[in-house]
Amino acid sequence: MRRRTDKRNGGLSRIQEKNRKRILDAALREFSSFGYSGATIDRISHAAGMSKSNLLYYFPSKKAVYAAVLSSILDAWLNPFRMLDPDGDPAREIEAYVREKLNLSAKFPEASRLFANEILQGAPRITNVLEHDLKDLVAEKCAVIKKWIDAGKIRPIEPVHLIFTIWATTQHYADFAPQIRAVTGKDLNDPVFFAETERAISGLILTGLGLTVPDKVPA
Amino acid sequence: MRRRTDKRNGGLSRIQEKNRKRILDAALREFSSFGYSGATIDRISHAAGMSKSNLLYYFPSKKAVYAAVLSSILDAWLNPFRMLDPDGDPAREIEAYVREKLNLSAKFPEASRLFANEILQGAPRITNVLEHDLKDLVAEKCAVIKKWIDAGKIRPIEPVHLIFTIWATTQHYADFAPQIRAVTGKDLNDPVFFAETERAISGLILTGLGLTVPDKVPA
Amino acid sequence: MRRRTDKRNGGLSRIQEKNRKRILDAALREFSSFGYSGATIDRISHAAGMSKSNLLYYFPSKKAVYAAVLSSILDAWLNPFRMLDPDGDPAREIEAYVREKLNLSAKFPEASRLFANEILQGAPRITNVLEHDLKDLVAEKCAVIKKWIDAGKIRPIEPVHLIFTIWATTQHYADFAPQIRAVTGKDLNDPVFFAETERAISGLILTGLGLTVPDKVPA
Amino acid sequence: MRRRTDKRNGGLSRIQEKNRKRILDAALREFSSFGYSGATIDRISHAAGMSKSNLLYYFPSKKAVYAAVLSSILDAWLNPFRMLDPDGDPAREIEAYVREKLNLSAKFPEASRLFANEILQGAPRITNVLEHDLKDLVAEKCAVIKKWIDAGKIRPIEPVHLIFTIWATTQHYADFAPQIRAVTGKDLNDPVFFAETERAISGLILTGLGLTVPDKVPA
DNA sequence: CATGAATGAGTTTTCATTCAT
DNA sequence: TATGAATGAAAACTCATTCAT
Repeated sequence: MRRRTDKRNGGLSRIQEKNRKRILDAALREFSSFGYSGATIDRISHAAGMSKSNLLYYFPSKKAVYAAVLSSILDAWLNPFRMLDPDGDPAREIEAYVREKLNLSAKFPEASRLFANEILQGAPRITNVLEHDLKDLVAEKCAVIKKWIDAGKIRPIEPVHLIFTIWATTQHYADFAPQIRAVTGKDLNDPVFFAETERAISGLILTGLGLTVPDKVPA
Repeated sequence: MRRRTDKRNGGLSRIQEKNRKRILDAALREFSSFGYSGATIDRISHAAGMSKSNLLYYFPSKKAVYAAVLSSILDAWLNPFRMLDPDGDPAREIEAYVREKLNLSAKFPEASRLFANEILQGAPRITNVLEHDLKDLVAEKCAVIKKWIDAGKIRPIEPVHLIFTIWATTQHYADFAPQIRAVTGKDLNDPVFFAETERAISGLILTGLGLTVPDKVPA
Repeated sequence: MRRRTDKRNGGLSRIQEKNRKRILDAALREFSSFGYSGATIDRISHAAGMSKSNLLYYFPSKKAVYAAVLSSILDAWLNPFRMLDPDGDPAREIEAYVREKLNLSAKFPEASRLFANEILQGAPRITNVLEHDLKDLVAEKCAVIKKWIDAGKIRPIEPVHLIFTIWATTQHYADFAPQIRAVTGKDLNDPVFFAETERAISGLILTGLGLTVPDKVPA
Repeated sequence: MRRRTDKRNGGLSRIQEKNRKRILDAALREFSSFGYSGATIDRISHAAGMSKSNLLYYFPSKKAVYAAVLSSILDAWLNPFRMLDPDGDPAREIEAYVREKLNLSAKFPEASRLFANEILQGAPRITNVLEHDLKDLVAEKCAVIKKWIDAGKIRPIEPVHLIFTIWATTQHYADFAPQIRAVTGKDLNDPVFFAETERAISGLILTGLGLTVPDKVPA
């Protein structure tokens, strides 16, 4: 008689863990490509290398898979925002944040698109998160920016809009990738294009805030 | 002498015209809310005040309705971009364009969302438009910006990214409205919020380009 | 005030007559090509050069159109059979009948196919005709053949089967035309193929009945 | 050691095999009765004793069911033709072939009707088979008949027409069964009628070829 | 753990037919 | 006569989910 699940790791055996991960990966691709309704658990399960039935052994329903994917990216999506250091140099802080966000767009465009999709459709499943966690976080960071403004470190601007602008511009390169590709023939995976994009956005924002763009620190 | 159908307006009788419009209106709302797959022609037809069969009398298929909606907004979506006047004053031109785009986001958020949705999903139906019409238009406007830069009128910046930045920021307020509402409690329909948003975006961009924000012209 | 219908010609005005004919022509082609269920009154009406609504002004329903087509060909289909002359020379009579049937197959293959279709599907609408008119006619002609046999003019054979054989072989060239075309590359519209076919069938049957094939009468 | 599915029989488990067979049986009856368009997968599934959804679990579409049925009968339909032995006695060979074909008409009238239906509608799905496999086979058998003719064993006749005649007459008793029943009150399932039919057809053809009908070999 | 089998609810689409003019 | 507009019923699928093993 063989024990059902290894109790290491939150009650999940190693194989279960691996399969959940596979499912979430496949689901992220599927949902971000087709939206919630357009996605099928059949395709997800195949992409994850298992049968539909088996997928439903791990998650009770399509909705549950979606919720799991969403929450699995949410943190990664909000986290870099927490890094904004009130005591840091505004220029470096903002530049770092833009770079980090752009980096996420380059590395995890599907996550960005999934997030965008969810909000486009009214954010039914994450209104909670947005109205509490995110709202608080934004309030906190707005205070930081306010402090910078009050200290005369940056040009006055309504803080939320600065934040929205950073989000909008950086995520745009992931969410509207097909359009960008159609127009420029390139995407963020191209290192040159990435650098050019980063420089343009950072330059515009920093200058817009009355800051000078810090010199590139050699790696 | 007997008149069968009024041949004004592309061979459509008045009732046909009205019904088509109703359908497109309802369809825009539906598709922008639920995405292509999530939308149902049943709901669209009800919202348009007619039977499903009758809707299918006007459009042969769901796909056809979607295509019609998409093309009906495409022009409105790309048009203001054409207004950028090479001979105008950069500050006024850019400010006007930002305001116009923001205005579209306020007035036709569904159109913005539908467009975003289409691109998020890979823009399968409009790659053509993007790769030709839009690409050419962007090239043309990039030349304008380049001229401004070369003439020393604005700070150097890679033109496409300036364009993308304007698109990203202005459309963000329509596409991510639920998030913005969750965080700020407001949306662009609030005139105060609209003005504040406009000022923030324009201010950031214009300053970022080394321009001074032009004084508000009293209406 | 204008009288509704000219009372000449069974209550049908000239234009009505023409339209009915057009409809029946188009319907024959449609039904014979697609079967009853596969046919659509939309296609029929277009082929007849009028609107669906107008077609339904002439015939109350699809079924009615079908019934009309069927009955319109039925006579033509059974008529030549009546010609078999009891007092004629068996060889000439049979040969003439085979030629006439083959001629019908060449000239009106759609009628043949429609008839075949109807019977393939159980002859629901013409069982009556078959069980009375046709049965009586067959009985009558069997008697003729029987007389020929009894008179020693032709080899003994069960008369119905001779009749069925003639029907089967001649109609086969219309009903299975695609197969015949696939195998031989030809059809009955080719005069050489027609002659060859006629000679083969007549030759086989007449010889089979112990008759000599009559010399071709020059036209 | 656990067995998932029996891999005998092309990877189909026993239950799958059984269900596929049931579906094909029911489908053959349905399609042969109503034609492709008239048939409904709903009726087929009920006749097969399962839900519509389950049928669609086995075959992806109505078309696929039809294609499967068609190909499942095609071989059975063409096969006996291959038996015609070039070295055999013409009279016995032809007589055997006629009997075999008539037998098929008696035993599998639905298959005959389905085949007829497909060809009546232009043979869209089997033109390939007809133009290659069948054409070659016919050419081959024509050569056999030609040899018999050249050897003076049978009366001269264009070989294809002899073949068509055999096909036409024998299949007629299945395809036009309702007509035959209406006229004679009998069908091929009646052994007496079968024998009488066979004798008539064979007699006519053999005599027509200048052969004498071989004595019946006592079983 | 894993899967094949089965199903019901929902969705698009087709089409004969009716209605109003 | 003729037609455009409208509809309901039926049909083919799709797909998440359940069942049994």
